[in-house]
Amino acid sequence: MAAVSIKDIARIAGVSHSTVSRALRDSPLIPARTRERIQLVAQEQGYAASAIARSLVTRKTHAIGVVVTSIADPFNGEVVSGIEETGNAVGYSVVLATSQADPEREMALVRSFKERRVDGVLVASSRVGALYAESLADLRIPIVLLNNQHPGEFVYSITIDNAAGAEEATRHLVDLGHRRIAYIGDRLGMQSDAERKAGYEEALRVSGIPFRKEYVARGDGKPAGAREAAGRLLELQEPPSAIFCYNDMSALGVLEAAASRGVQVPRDLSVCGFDDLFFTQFLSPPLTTIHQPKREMGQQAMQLLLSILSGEERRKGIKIRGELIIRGSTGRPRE
Amino acid sequence: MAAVSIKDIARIAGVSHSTVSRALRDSPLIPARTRERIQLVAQEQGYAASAIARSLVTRKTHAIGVVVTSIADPFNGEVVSGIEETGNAVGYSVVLATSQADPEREMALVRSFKERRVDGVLVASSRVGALYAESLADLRIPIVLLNNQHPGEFVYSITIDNAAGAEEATRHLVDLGHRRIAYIGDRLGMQSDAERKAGYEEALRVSGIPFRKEYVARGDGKPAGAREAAGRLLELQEPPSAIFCYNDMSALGVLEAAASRGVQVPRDLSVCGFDDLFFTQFLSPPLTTIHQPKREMGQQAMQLLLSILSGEERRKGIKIRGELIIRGSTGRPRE
DNA sequence: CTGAAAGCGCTTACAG
DNA sequence: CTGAAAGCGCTTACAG
Repeated sequence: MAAVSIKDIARIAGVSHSTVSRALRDSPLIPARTRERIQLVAQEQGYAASAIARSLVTRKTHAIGVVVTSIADPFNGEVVSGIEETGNAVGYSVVLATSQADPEREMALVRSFKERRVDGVLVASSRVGALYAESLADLRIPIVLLNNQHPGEFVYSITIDNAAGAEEATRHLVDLGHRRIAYIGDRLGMQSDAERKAGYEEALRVSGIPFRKEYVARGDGKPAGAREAAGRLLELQEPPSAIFCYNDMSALGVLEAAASRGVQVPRDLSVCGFDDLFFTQFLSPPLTTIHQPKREMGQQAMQLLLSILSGEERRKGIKIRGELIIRGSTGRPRE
Repeated sequence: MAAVSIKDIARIAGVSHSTVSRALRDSPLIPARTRERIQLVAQEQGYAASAIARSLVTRKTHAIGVVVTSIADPFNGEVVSGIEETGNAVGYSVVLATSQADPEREMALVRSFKERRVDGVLVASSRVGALYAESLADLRIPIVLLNNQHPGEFVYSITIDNAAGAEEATRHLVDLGHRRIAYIGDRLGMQSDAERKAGYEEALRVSGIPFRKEYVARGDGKPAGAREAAGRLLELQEPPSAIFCYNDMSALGVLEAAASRGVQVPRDLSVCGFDDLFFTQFLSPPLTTIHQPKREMGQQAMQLLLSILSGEERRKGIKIRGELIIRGSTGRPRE
């Protein structure tokens, strides 16, 4: 049993399928009486217009392709939440795909999006997002990058201000009286990591605190890598009294490393994160961090994309300012 | 500039568009030489077949509609992760929609899914999921429910065994020596809540511990509601020495309530959750809870849906057994 | 106001 | 092996 089509309605209502199409779309050409009669028939028949057929002629799918590395990541969950919400409000559907940060898979996704003829693409936290733009150019599918590594010049993007956030976090530690401040970064090659590290260094410089190479350690953006890195830092002759972490996930690892060594936070060690994942307020002590307005960034990214689709070009790059949230994991140094 | 179509390729390759279509689909009718030549032209022209046009004739979209209450919820994030992953592996796309637990919105989503002619629908944690089935029946769109309230008999579903999990959690508290064990539930009317409460009561009964009405409190499945509920419990003449919570989010609220009163966990109060959200291992103390294999449940739900689509009917209802994860938030009672 | 016709980009039985 | 034709379910200029 196939779905009821415009032709079925036409037959039952005793008009042509053109008239049905117009009536269902509230065309001003059709008088109210006829329109209502046809709509009633459609409803009785449980008619649901085929978006497929419509898309074929209108060349619009009202679908947006969204790529994230992983949707299990709480950061991305909130971002996608904002995206979906503002898209849904204006009749756009979200086709969600996860890249696992695998470039090969990312390219397969772009292909799939092209075949599905999505109206636009949104890519979050990708390392190669800018390449998407190129690949989508021939179909004129616009793309918006969110917190992308290497946004590229000619691409629409919205990004957290990594340097400013990192500088504010580090200055907070300096203001508390810390002089031995370490930074635990992400894996090599991430632009966001380079920018946060730069912000950290800038804060030290402004404060007249000499930069010490041994206070910069590399993690992996997750608890495990940061735990090890923190372990090495805490074993230093002169261990840091505060650690600024690339992100909250890393801070989790630092907290673990401290706990396993009997190092008390914040008494013996201040810890600051970045992102403000929702659960960080429930840690003990609650985590001081830089708040990223994740849902709002998702909303803005979608709005930017929608405005591109509706023809009103807008600012190419939007930079969002994070906000320092001071909680219990940072305090004055002991000595 | 429209996308290049099968006709463009045909013209360039000097064959009919039928032949192009066959060559591109690797039809055995086309000899290898011709096929390769045509595929080369297609590649040169950056051809990307229109899934829209194909869907119109094949009546398959290879798209699955997925409904969750919120994708910002870490539980749903993991579930959707499993869904997307196994769907993607076999060429299915996920159209994600969030219902905000709003029945009106849910109905709009079903309509949208019907119009998009998705091949199947997956609904997580809905209160009205079973109604979807009815609405989708006329288009023969199969539906799988995941952890649904009131699955209904004739619907495919996969569900955590709420009663068994709750019973195991409660028995764990009993085994530690607790006799005054409270339960903080979800809002009224949730079947999962009723089942977990039943499991809690069953464990008490088996252990010969009298059920005390004042030890059952109502939360809202989130920290705030459970915090208040826990506050009331702790103010009782004879406060409980252990609290089993409807879920981890509720446990968060209990932990807050305890901390704000100087009640130490687990020394003064044991706390047990349900779900095993990933961050619960990082709390201090880490949370004892019932592990739900969220990603795997998502995978299984998608597999179930795929097997329905491929015609091999399967078990209607799959029940998953949770696993007790003992961590630091539960211990022996003091006295 | 209304209908017949063309066309969106494919797939696929049918004929050769 | 290959092409012409029909058709999937719509929208929309065109003619009346």
